[in-house]
Amino acid sequence: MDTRSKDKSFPDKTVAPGQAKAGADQYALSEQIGFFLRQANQRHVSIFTSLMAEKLTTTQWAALVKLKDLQPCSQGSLGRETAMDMATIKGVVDRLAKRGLVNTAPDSADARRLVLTLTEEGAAVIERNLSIALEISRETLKPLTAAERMMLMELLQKIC
Amino acid sequence: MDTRSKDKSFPDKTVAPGQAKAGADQYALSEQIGFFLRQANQRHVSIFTSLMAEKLTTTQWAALVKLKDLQPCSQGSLGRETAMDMATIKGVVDRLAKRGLVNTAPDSADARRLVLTLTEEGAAVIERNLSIALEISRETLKPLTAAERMMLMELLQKIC
DNA sequence: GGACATTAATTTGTATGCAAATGAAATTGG
DNA sequence: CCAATTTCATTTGCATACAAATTAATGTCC
Repeated sequence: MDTRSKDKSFPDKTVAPGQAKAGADQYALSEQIGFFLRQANQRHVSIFTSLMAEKLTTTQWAALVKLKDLQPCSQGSLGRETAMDMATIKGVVDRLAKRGLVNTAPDSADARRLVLTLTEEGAAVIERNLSIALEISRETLKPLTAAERMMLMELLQKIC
Repeated sequence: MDTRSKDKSFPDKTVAPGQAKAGADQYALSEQIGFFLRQANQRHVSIFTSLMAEKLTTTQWAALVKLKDLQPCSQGSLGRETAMDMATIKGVVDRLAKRGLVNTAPDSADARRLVLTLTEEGAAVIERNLSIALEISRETLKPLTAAERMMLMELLQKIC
């Protein structure tokens, strides 16, 4: 019985083993970590979008939830805590502010800083959607056993 | 010995266990799978950008490599194979075509279809950067042992 | 063959995500 | 105290990513 059924079979053009240069034989897109990461993230965002009732994106939700813990805090530190650069967090905060979920005000002690706080409605939005957010995480990890879920989280943390 | 050392400790406001509604105590952003996935993907893209010499993005590279296997193929099927929707793959292909890496032509058998092929330069770009692409995957997985790498790939595949 | 549904591609609009350049304010070193 | 540096925020430009609407061509069913 051939135990190599999952091997890539023999390449069309044989390459001398010692001097084999990186050939297409050795690179399958669907075996690369980057391709998996992009797809897994896409699936999660898709689940998030379909389950989150109010028109919130993953990053908007992240910013809201983190702001609840950190407030009052500057735009920059909220960005760092939510893994968004300054340009990205600015756009997210602007849209949340326009919807009345976040308050922005200049810092009286440091005129460069923009101080952010949750509005009442912002806090209410978090409260209303917390159980949905938990459901989204559960649904994303549904294909895995409890042990696998823990393992995946640990492995992802190591490569972050 | 307390085996619950990783528990979230006692919440500030005690909630009756039976009727506990989803509270902020139970939801830490930095414990959610979506946050990890977004960050891990960001780190990979960052590694890709810094190591890939020619001005190629992760999705452009994915489209090129997959097209080499599939060519000639329609824009839609290339999109499906690289996990990009029609709007996204169109933008990617347009930019690759403008750079002369991909050829586009209407399908003589089905006038709706756009048939894609690699140009000579497109094939050369793949050849020139294959070893870098492998290096990028290695670098992304560097914090993990060989066993952990395999495990991570399997777990990600399960949730894709 | 012709109404109807389906498929492929395009277009528009919104939202990340990041690099790079700019401006303004605070900090630091001499 | 002043020049150089650093920090915080903004702006611009480019590139995914996806929903929704549109157009054109193909397929299907009666």
